Amino acid sequence: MVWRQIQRWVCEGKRYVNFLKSNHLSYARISSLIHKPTFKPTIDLSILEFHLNKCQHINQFNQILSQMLLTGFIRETYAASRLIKFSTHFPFIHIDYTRRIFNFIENTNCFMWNMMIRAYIQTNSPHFAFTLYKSMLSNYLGADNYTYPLLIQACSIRRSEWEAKQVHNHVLKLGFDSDVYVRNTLINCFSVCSNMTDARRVFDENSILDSVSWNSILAGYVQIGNVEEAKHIYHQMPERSIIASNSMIVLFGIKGLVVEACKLFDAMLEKDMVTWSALIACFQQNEMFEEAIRTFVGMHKIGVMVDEVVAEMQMSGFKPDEATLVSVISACARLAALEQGKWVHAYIKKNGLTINVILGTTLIDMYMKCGCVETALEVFYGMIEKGVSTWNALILGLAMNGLVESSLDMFSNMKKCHVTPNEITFVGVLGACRHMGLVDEGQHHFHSMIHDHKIQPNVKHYGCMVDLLGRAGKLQEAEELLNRMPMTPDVATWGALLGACKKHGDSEMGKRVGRKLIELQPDHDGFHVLLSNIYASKGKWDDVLEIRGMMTKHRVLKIPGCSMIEANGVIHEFLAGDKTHPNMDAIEDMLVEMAMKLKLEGYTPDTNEVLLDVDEEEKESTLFRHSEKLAIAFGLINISPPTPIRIMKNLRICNDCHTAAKLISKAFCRKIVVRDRHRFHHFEQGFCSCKDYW
DNA sequence: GGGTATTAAT
Repeated sequence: MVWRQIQRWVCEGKRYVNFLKSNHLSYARISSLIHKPTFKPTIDLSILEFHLNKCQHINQFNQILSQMLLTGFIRETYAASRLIKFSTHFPFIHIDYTRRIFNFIENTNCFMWNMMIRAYIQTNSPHFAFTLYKSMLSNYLGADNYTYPLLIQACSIRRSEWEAKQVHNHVLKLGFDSDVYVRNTLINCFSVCSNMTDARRVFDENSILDSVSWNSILAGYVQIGNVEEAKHIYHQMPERSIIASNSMIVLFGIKGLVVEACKLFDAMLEKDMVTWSALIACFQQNEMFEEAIRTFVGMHKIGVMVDEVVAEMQMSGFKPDEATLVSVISACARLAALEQGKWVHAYIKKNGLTINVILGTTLIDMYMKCGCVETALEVFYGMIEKGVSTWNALILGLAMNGLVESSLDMFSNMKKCHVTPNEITFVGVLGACRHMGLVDEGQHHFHSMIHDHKIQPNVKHYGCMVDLLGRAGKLQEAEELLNRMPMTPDVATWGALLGACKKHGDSEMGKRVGRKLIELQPDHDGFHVLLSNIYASKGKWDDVLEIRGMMTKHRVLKIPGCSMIEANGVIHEFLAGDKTHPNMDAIEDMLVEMAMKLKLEGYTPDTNEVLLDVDEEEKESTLFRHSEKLAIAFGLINISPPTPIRIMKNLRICNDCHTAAKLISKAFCRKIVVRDRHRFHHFEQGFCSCKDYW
């Protein structure tokens, strides 16, 4: 009987569907319907619920709705509650439509209001939660203990500490502070707003706490980076979840407490994906790239067998996901470990992982930093979704590799694709101009950045401009700009000017700038060396000695030049003057051969660069033991053509090595790629991609 | 009938 009745309703409802749609539930029409004489329905609520649950389409919902309006069944508070509940749960019903239905309901109760508040929060309109709350109160309906967690959640989303405090006052006045949900959402909300004083106040009131309370307060301390309190909470927690431990690893990582992160990692009995990823990220962020890669390698038992990590990981058997790989690839990029990076790329393909925006961007960055422009471009064109960072990696990468024109072209393409450039984009664009000495173009972009894109230049942008002007020989303008910048110039900017003085032989300005720099950062090795080189190039050995004396006094150690080269998946390191490599004999022979061929190509050593006050012959031999020359010799022996010899150097390549590398590329018919501190040099057939402007 | 928190990456 009942079944038939509701089925009949549903059928008849069809007639009203169009009516409802075309009239947008006009109030007059609907109230006339509602005020029709009604028959008292004796429908079981569970049957209504059953039919609501079956709704797949707005029309079906409307059939039920119209019957409820028609018969007055909507006046039953419980029936109306069900209707609102379902209406807010159906993805195909717009919140405004639900709101209109809600407005017709005369006998609302707390439950319905709460459902509406929840619906607004879930549709990204948390501010309506407060509007509703206010009208709720003005309708003489008291809020209940279910209302407050919702309101507080709305505060969290809006990061509105001020609103949270007001809600908190209401909570205290009405005595809802004993409800654990209310307390937890309050703790979380204050934590999210970084207001740990109030979060802690709620937490410390002697009342029942559960794991949510503990996790929320911990998350708060992790977020503001308070290691002490976080540790304290973590140790006192009645039950430590994996998530809590993972958060601690992350916190240690950010704070550079690698040892503590490792300790905690080792102590964890249960680990998950995030645990491993967080540890790898921790190594990566703290410049421990070898460890990052090693951890990853151990993680799924591949490649070279490495130490104790493997044993443990073999038991764990986690498969790395996209987030893990991002950290690993970043580490490869920093090490210029191309082979390892390629391996990871192949791993991604083999395991069918998606190259998402972040992963793709990281891959581009890695290939660019390894000097593999083509592969980087392949990745770029293969990506479906590209973000600003993706374009930035491309623009910066191309510029770094000396492809300045392509870099600037990509900048135009980016704008054509309606991607809004950001600060970093302009670091890339200005950097590109700097690499080729495009003064006018650089100034144009600098201007456009401020006026067209409304981006205030930061210290890096100014640094670029000072460098651009300085290198181009416009020393006066560079110094003026440096004095004019609205912020205090950083050491790098002064350094750029000093470099320019050195390059253009302005020893007067050089001395001024150099002394200023040493004053600013007495323990920096590069500036002492540069200034001392300026004096040395003028033959002023007394001044050189003075600088050396200052270095001793300030305990400045000259960071030795170091070059790395990867052969057969192993990274070899050479220091200047190094004689410790196991293949030293072969390398010595190759050095002799190199010297011979170079002489034939007309090479004369550029001894200006040598800091020491020694005779020419000794200078020459010092020059010939620069780390990049050792690495090149090693590469010539161990890497067979046509594979390029790829070298990474910690400092900038010196003039002499640059000339030598060009000639070697010709004499030995080899491609040589050197990544120095700033950029790439692709040597081929006697020329360098930087066109000798660097 | 309905309400809370939580971890990894460019």
